[in-house]
Amino acid sequence: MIKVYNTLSRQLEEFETIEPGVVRWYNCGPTVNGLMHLGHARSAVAFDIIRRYLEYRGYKVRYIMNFTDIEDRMIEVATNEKRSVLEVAEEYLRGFRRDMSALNLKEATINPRAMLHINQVIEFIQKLEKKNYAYESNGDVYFDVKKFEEYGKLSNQKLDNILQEGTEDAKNPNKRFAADFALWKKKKPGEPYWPSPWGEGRPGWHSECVLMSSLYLGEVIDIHSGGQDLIFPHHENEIAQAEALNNKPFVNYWLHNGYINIDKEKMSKSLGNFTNIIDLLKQYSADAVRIFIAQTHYRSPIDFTEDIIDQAQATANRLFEIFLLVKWFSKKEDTDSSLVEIDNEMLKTVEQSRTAFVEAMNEDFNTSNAFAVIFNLTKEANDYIRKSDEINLKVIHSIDKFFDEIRSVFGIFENIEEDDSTKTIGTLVDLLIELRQNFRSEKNWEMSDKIRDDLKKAGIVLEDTPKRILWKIEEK
RNA sequence: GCGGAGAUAGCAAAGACGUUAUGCAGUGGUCUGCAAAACCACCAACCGGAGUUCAAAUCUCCGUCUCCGCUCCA
Repeated sequence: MIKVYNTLSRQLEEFETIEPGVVRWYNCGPTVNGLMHLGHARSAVAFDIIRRYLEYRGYKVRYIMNFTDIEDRMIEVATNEKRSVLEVAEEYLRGFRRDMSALNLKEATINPRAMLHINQVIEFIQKLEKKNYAYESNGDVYFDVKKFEEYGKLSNQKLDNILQEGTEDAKNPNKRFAADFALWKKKKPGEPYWPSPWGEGRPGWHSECVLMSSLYLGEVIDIHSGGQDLIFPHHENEIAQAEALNNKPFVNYWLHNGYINIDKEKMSKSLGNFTNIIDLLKQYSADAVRIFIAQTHYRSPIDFTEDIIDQAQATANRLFEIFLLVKWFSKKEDTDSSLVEIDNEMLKTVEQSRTAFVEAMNEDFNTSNAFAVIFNLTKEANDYIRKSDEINLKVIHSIDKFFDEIRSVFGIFENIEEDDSTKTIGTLVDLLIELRQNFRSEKNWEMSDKIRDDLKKAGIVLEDTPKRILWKIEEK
């Protein structure tokens, strides 16, 4: 049984979907007003892993992630760069798609865009208006939070405490009450606009998320996720809109990921301390970035330092080596030997590891513990390959299968299957190893060392283990 | 002010009354012609104070500190 932490109840709950075996999931995607940064990546990777795990456990996941392509900051960017909002949106949307793919994030089932749903947003607001939850005021339309008694339940705020005077928006004279939020905004000069019953304007507080969620997944969904900073007001406002209209719970499980901090400070555009993914990937592999993110539980904050990402890269390399080694042996021809004790023990270890892995992930997706399981298994596997008298293909296939599962859940090293060039190299290296072994048996250290040194110069590292010689292509 | 999360070894990070977390680093060892790797062992920890309990990193209370949200940041 999978347990998830629900922001709404602030506790762990058993995960049960509306329709057995199917997960309806809406993830609040980015506003495309800039390049994808590490913060986006953390959220995206964290939920990507959760999604992959649910799929691993047999769920069919319908995963909707929107792109918000009309919003204040986008207008600002467009104005500054003397371009249209659409042009800005197109550029950064392409950037996001490129970076998401570089990070090996699984494609969403659908990526709806706000701008393509304006008419439905208008209809949606009209329905709220008809039910008396929204009011028009001087060309703007606001949600009347006092009408929605449960307002504040997600962020655990009392209405009295929300929006104290002082902020810009609280003073907005068009509002009846300071905490009311805009559903539709009257256009300002130079802004993009759409015609509406309330005059020309544009959508306000993410009605499109509610609308698109209902449109593509139904009125009640299993999971709605996003960064912790979206809890209030973004998701609070979504609940208000959806539940006011439909009179039933909008979302069964609210999942929120923790931030990435840089030097103990939140990474954000306003502080200017963000790292773009495209830049980070010039120095570190996508696998390292994913491991860096997965080594911390998704709800905990991560303090980003060069040291930590370096460590993640080292971990990635280490894991890759054992994964590759096992994959390499799994391609060998079966010698059909019988299982001896060390083989049976190894098989047992793999089974135990899988159980422990599932247990860890079932507990609110405890990826840290899952990694502990993986590290323990890699030790055993390393030992097995180096120390067993004969490597049994049954055992290797068992390890390889579990490693495949791990790779697919974490989305790392998925293209580990060797291409033909590696196979050719392998044949050559095996030949050289044999040659070197001859020199070694003659105690011709000069020649045997020369072969090893020359291979190293060519990027191939030999490793003499008690039972056999292993080789690998050195990471650049 | 209101609300949330947290403080665990040199660093990172799980755990939540009793039993080795784990990774990196450090120390010693096994293997080896040498090298590298791998493995084994060791090392070292629960912010401070009080309480509850046979037993407290874990529960309660009181401090101290950190981070975050509070109207368009993932």
